Amino acid sequence: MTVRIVIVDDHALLREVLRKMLDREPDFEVVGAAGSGREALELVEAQHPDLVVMDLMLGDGNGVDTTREIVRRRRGTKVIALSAYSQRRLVLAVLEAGAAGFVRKADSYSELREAVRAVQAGQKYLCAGVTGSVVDAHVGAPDSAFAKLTTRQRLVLSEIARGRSSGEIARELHLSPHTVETHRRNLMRKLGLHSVADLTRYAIREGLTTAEE
Amino acid sequence: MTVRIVIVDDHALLREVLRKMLDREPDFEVVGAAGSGREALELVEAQHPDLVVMDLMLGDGNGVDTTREIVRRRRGTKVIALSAYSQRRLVLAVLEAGAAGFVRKADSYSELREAVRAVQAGQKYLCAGVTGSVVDAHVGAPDSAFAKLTTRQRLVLSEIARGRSSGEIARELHLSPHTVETHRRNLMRKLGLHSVADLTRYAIREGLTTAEE
DNA sequence: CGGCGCCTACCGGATACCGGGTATGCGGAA
DNA sequence: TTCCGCATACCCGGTATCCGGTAGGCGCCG
Repeated sequence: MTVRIVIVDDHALLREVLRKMLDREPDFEVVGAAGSGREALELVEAQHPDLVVMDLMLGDGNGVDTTREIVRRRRGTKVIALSAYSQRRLVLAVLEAGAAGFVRKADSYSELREAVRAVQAGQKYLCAGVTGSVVDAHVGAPDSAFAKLTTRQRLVLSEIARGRSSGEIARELHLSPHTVETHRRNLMRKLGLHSVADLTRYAIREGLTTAEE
Repeated sequence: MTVRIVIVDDHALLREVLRKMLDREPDFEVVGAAGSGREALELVEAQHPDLVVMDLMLGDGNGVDTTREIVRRRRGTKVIALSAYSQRRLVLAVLEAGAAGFVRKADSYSELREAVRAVQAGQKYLCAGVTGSVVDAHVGAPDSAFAKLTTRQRLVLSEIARGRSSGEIARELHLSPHTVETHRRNLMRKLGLHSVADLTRYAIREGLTTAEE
């Protein structure tokens, strides 16, 4: 029985060459390829693949949310994350979103192939480079500081990182500057950060804002 | 006559699948693949390829310097940059380093194939998405603000973006805090920026620092 | 019902930042 | 020799930040 596969990656080059390689396996059949999360969802609805190979850095958003949505809509479709990045947060996020496997773009083609087969057989699959992150999470490593911030704190943080002063943020949110200062103080205390530069870099790391203009 | 090709990319997956695809072209022969700039240099010395397909974001440094070195050592070896990123600065940098072509990972496999053939025929090749950047540079678009900063200004900027105060920077550099403040003021004026958050994001964009801890 | 966390708002003091200016010495180029 | 840019250093005033604290209202959970 062949495995019906969908490939999702924003790089056309990789989609093409990967599709051709996977199609050559006797037990694989690539039924489609998508370059964005939205396209991926449409393709999965149309083709009902057994498995999706999902890049996580998609142009229209991260593949984590797309993974969650695919898994929610179709219990029979499994997702393997395929990513150039393997930070702990990202790995955990996509696994928690329901992915059944994680392979890095730094890994070999044969590892991806093995992952496809393992996941199709009902196993979970992690490449060697990310297993540690998952174990750490399981044994109780501290939660992401990000999850610790309240809604207002995250909002204030993202505004600070964009270059706004407490006074400007207060005006935008129709609050007192004192209130913004308290949120600021509290979030800095939680995160152990001490300057606007620290906050800005943290917000960029956590995806609350970007370095772009 | 076949074109002898070396592939340089830090992602093993892409190296493998791309190698197999290029090898199937009747006029191409992939004589090696490398995952780092250092490996690439060694491979080029050993194999004397006609052409190198060079990723720009390599683990041991950017491919721009490797490109420059390859072109310097072997006039007969041409380089095509293959990158996930196509910011104007990067494109110009690698062309100025001596690359004869630029293709994005977002482009199709056929475009890469066409680029290989064109460059081998002695032409320069730019994918459609980056031609504009090159033209802009040629007709005198404003220099990068980055190039406008003096050595001291860049250093002060990177320290600010890492979270240090003017006082701390002064101590590190054995300068007066007044001096640091003047550098700061001058560079902010040049760049049209008005806050530490602005400076931090700018420094990250320009590669003076990263968002990592 | 009580406790807790979040959101809101306030106070004070010290430090840092922002933006304006000035000045001198040095080295390189015209 | 002169001019210019860079690096260095200083001054001033106003605003923002950082860090400490306090307090009340609201909603949720046990």
